[in-house]
Amino acid sequence: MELTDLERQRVQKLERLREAGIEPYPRRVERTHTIAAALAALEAAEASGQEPPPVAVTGRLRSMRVMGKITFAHIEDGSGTIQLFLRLQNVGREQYDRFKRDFDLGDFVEAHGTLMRTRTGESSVLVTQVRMLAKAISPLPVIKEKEVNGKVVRYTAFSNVEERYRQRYADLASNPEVREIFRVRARTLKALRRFLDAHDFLEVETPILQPVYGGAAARPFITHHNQLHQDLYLRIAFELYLKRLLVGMYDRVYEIGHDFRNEGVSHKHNPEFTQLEFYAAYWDYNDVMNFCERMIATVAEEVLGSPIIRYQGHEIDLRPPWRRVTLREAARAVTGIDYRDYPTAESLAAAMREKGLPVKPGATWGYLIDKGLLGAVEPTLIQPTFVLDYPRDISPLAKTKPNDPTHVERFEYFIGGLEMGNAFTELNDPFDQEQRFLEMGRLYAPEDEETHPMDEDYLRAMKYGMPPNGGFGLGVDRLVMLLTDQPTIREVILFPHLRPKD
RNA sequence: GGGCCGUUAGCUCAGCCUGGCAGAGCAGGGGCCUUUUAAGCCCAGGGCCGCAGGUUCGAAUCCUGCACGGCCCA
Repeated sequence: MELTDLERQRVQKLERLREAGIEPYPRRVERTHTIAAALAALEAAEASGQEPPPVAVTGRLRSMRVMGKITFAHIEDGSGTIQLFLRLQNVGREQYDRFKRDFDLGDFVEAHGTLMRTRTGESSVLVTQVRMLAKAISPLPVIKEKEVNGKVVRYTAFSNVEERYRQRYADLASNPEVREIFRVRARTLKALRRFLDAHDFLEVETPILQPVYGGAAARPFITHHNQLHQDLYLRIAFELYLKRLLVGMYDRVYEIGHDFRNEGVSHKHNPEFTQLEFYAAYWDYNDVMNFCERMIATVAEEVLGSPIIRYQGHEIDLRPPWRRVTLREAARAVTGIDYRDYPTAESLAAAMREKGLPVKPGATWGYLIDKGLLGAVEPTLIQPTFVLDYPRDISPLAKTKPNDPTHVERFEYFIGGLEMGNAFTELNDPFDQEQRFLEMGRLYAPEDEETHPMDEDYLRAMKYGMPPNGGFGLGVDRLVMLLTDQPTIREVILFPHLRPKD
């Protein structure tokens, strides 16, 4: 282990502790109260006029102010922060000097004593005994705060974005607001599950390693099973497995888990991300829309206390009903282009170039509409919006519109300028489905991300009869971005993907 | 993939334009201090200036390449 000068100093302190017969990493802890419980116990004692009880609290040393024969320190555990008040006359010379000399910010300690208030009124533990629980060798970034007119001013922080992600443990340890993001994330997942469970959905788990990938337009990660001599793909979607379960007579299923897409990394994309998909028999995409807006509003209310949220300076009202607009209308309103006037990729690309919109060379008609036109619309969709009715040739798993074979019953929904997810009235005609798969194979080059390999087993399942159903996907990370007001997906993923540094 | 910006002490940053001894605050070390809370005061430390090359008498500073990250675009 290579050590910096500061780390070497701390190792010396550790050795001094050992020489004095003190184990710097003891096995047992004698905590009587969490810090929150200790603070509550003090208030309860004061309210009832009783003597505060003796406590033993534990936590990480956050600050230390040595003032001659007394020392103030703060410790923090998962529940809160409390001040320690050490006096030479209470703890004795040996222990007092050891605390001053061999204890550092960042160490985990255990403090025994009685609860009290200092002259300034701060809840404190008047310490009789303090013990090392775990010596920290590497110094954490020190954060100093001050209250000015009720606002907390922070003087330094651990703010280097790259190092915060690479050493998330240090980020979490020193930045409480980062810890809060992942608490909101956990509450969001629970609220989603609660809502789905309450509506008779069954949570299931389907394969992450798949012999054939499908269900989305994305390139996969490829891996290999050594014993079986078989290439496998990390799933890019759950869709095809979940719909097999409808054939198997589960009416409503959902899965929350990770998808893996071998594509670029951006403020909205991580190669590994959390997806929610559900499928409900006997629903169409209108039912899914009605359910979606209720679910998101309910989750926001449960997680944040209100369905009206703030995201990147916008006030967003998640209460139903959400705006519904066709893709054609939305694209025409923002770009001035009605794509039905341009029925070929060439004519549409020309029209888009004329409007100054970026055009990817060789892009298909559907791709131009999806990435080009909708891409221009997306940032304008701040309030929750369902964008309806997509071209059939970019939607191989969705049922066509009743009076329009060129479009399907599909929607994507947008909040805060972010695409949150995708849903459709699911195609359940095995012959139509086979035809769509064959067309995908013809229209797109093998290297294209839109290619779907033929999943014969999925067709076989559908031949047994699949109930009409509505399906739904949600980018959970993006929902968490929304609920925590974070501009990048990396802030809501504990360990986001980064290149190796060396 | 392209453009712009960044990388200097454990942390947060100055210094770079206009080349000339490597700086500050916090943290750490030594000392003073019995109600502090960004505690205060005194003293002394701490650097592969991202990496590699070039220009120059001399490079943290100018030039080129590379790595990693950020923002924007694709």
